[in-house]
Amino acid sequence: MPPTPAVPDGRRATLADVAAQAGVSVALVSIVMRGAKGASPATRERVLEAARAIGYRPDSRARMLRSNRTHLLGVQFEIQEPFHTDLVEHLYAAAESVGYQIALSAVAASRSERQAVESLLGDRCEALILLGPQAPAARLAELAALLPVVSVARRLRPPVPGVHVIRTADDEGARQAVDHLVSLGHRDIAHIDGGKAPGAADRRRGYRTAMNRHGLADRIRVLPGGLTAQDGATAADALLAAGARPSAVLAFNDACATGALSTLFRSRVSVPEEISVVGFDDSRLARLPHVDLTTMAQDIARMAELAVTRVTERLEASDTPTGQDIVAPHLVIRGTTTAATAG
Amino acid sequence: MPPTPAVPDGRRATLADVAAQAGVSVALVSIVMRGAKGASPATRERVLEAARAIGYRPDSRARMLRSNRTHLLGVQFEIQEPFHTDLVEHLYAAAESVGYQIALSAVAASRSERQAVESLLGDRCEALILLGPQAPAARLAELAALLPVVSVARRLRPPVPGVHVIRTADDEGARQAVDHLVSLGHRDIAHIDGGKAPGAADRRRGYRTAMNRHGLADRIRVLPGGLTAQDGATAADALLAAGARPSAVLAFNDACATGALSTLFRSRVSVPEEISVVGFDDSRLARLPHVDLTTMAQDIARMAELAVTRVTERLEASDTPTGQDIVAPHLVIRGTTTAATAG
DNA sequence: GCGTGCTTCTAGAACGTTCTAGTACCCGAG
DNA sequence: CTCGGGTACTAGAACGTTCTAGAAGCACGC
Repeated sequence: MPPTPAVPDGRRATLADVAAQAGVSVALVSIVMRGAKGASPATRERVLEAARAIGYRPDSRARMLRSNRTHLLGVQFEIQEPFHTDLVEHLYAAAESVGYQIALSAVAASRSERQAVESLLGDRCEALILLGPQAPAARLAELAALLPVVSVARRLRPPVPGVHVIRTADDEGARQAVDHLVSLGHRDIAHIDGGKAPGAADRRRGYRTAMNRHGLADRIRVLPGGLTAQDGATAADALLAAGARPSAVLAFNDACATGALSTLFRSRVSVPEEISVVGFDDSRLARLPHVDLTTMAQDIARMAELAVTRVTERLEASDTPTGQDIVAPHLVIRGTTTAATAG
Repeated sequence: MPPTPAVPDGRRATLADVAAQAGVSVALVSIVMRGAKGASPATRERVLEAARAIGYRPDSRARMLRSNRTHLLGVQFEIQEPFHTDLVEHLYAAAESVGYQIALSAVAASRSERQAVESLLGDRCEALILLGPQAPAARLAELAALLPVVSVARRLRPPVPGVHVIRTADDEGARQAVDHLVSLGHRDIAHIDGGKAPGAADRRRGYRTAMNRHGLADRIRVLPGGLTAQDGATAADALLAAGARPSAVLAFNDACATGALSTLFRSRVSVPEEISVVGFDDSRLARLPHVDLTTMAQDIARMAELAVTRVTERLEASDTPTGQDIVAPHLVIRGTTTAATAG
């Protein structure tokens, strides 16, 4: 059955059209559409039928314009960043469960953070959830003066008042990874770090702390790395060239780890038999069957849920203080780690 | 300097606030804000200054509500699909260049296509750009009755009236891939196919056609595959088990190709020395340094540009017929193909 | 007969913008 | 001095919704 193309002329159907069709007032149709109370079951049915007949669909702009609330949470994310797209997926679910909607605004090569945020503000989002924002603290403060802001996966030092931060316990994650390797009997554990990437300093510190705690201070070896596969590959080259090869490597993140893996494969060093490798993030990459990387998983679902909660509770009670939520990561054991060979 | 927190109470500043501040009428402020003509340079400056002072920001909802045009193109995409996110990136650029804006609506585990599209319709998008839509033809026809619709990367058979299709010449791509391998001296070229995935039939056909054309009809070997890395790995296992190993493999897509690669690595079959591998899509995966996959690139920028063009030209002149645009792919030679070893 | 209270419904004003149809003014031509 | 025609500006009505106030109807208790 064809979907009855709206009203006579090209316009989309409005409340008034439905009202005319059903022979009631506009206000009553509004009541029915919102599911508010104040309409008898009989008319309710009649109105709904009329709406269906002429293909009425509420206009969210008009709706938001009138009711001062938009119930819109603006999300800025990097469209090419798998970690961000994972988060977005969970944000949809989290927002829906508390009666809010998500407005997406991507950052891409052709679209700056500034543009992304401006567009969200123009849509009158009630709050901003920024994934890994690069904006300077001053800019964030400026935004925070306007509406509740939360920064996910980007630590702010010093904290910016009005901006709540949600991040993974990077140091704790690195410690867990080292603990895992040590429990497998490894002692020569190297770390390919993330340079100046967000979180890199914490992971480096976590690695050092754990090594010290296990009495392996003299085995600490930090190789300059980065957040791309290329960085990992280069670092692994350096590692092999150096001669004394460690029995395990903790990489800054999964991309870096896969880069290292590829170097090892090419050099016919078998993983995990000759060397164990641990990544960080539990990205899609790590889960690919031929990568099958042991890694520290960030609790993305939890982070998304926290982001929505923090922001909505500030909308409801505007005096809620901002702070920081640090989410614990957990180890996911896959195929790139195994017990150290004796000796 | 602090960003002067809007108007006395909590409200966001409106045209009326700016008007009051600058001592002019609301209509004039509107003129200045739109950059329309009808204001003297002097007042223009004064109004802009007032707007800046109280932190005015236009309300896009009200703006769209009043002017019948929204200049909004709704884009439905799979948030986890790298091919889609690549497209989105180019869509932003393409839309901007013709004065339209993009409204994103993601499909995810927790969000169905229906929800995604409903939200776009509620925002009163003027047209829909659907990336790889799964919706049945009837549903698409229903949407097409409402507004211009274009389906990217999803062939519709039979064509749905009102829905324009933009897709890659999959058969042509497979032929080019085979040509490349043949030109390198390969003759035993197998194809790991995509089963029932969109485009798979065309790529299979292109492979067969090319093999025939090169007089290699008796070397045709199609292995059941799929679109995941796992599918590729499994198919490669079968290939090796079968004994008579081909000298080259054309995989359905990059994910499938990397799956095959991993099996080959593990089985110590060196690529490309012993066997050449070609993927399809030129996804991010293919570009990773340790994958470095020769592949058929889809012309994403062109597809995005076409999507925007087709849809906007229908908005401007509603009688533009719908049809199909078939975009040529091109070969990207990387490290997984080389000349066949003699014999 | 008259208030009271409940349900069902409606008129009309908002929301922040753009657009239409003006008014007010100035300048030069007749 | 009036007319025409531009430029600078403004009042007020839209756009499609929600919300506030209140009206109409009805049953009930006195």
